[in-house]
Amino acid sequence: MGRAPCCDKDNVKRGPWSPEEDAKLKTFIEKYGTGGNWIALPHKAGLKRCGKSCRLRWLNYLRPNIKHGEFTDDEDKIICSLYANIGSRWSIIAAQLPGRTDNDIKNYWNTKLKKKLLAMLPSFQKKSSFFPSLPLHSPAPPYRSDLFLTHNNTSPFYNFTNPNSMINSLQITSTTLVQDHVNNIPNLVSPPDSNSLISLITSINNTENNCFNLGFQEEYNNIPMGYQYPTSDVKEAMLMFGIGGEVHDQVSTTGSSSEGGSCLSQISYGNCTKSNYENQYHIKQEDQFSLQGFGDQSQSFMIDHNNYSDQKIIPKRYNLKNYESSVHSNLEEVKQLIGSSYLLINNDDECKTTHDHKEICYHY
DNA sequence: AATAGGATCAACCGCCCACTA
DNA sequence: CTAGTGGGCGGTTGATCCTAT
Repeated sequence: MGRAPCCDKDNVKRGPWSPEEDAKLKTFIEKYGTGGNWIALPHKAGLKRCGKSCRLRWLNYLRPNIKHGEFTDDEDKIICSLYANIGSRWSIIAAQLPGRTDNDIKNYWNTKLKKKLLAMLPSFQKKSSFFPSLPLHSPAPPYRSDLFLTHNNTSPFYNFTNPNSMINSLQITSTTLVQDHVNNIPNLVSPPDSNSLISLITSINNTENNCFNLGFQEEYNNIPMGYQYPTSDVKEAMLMFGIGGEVHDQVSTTGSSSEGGSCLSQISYGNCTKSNYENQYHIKQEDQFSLQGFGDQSQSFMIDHNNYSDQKIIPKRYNLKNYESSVHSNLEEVKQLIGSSYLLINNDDECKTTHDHKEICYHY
């Protein structure tokens, strides 16, 4: 059951707008405004156009202060940062760029910026398996890793909080399942609440079982404990990473359109060590490697992409100390990636040192 | 100069959501 | 409560321009 068309498509002009039509529309709106009714507007303005077409023409081309032409480097950064955070929410991104339209930004991203970013990546990362889609970009610098993943009982979301930052809300809008899972963690001494600090650990490359594992780490009698969850029912992309200072961050909800299960790529920001648990890679503070330009703040970066199929969530509890054995074999590649990512995303030399490192991950 | 292929971008399509009668 | 409507949005299309051969 479709909906009635907004106009009679046989009796409206389509295609490119003529200068005369532009003038008519512009004159009418400047004189009378839109009247809050785009459908009626073309008739009033003497245009044989669909109301939606008029709206689009006005918003994307005719309205005052529209900026055309080359995007600046600053605009590039903003677009990349926001895309990495919120995905293809072009209208929201456009709202941060005065004079730019969502259509402009969308076109710019699809035709230029995405390629520009890909060109900056090392070849191994360009493999199709890695990126069913971008983004790859982190938020604007400076970066800090003293962010904590916390859970608010009143919210279906987890939040990253940074106790040292004015900005402390990082909603993970696609991971309501995480809450459910944490609520069902067996033997959990005290469920995470808004004050608890739990850090995210992830696993990657579990392609054999076609699943993705996500867990949380907590201290239990001074022993770091982790929970693993096959989260193949994450239908939307999930993205988390850390920031600091004035910048806030949010999680993408951009979904993959792959059939038969989610198609996620994952970028983890922290430390990765190979665990004893098969195919599990955890991020751990003690096993960091430093990045040039980050001062004495050590960070690591890990990118992965997996395909996941539906399966039941079976939380398990593991002692993380058992996982801290060898380093991920792809670490060197990861380092290379970080290097390129760093060049890509970090123009500022300043990056304040922070005391506590926590894991920061983001996923697609 | 001709042509094919790629890049660009304005415009359209169809879906979703909020609002209203 | 429900159906109809319009606005808004993201994805896609196709005409045009550009570039390499």
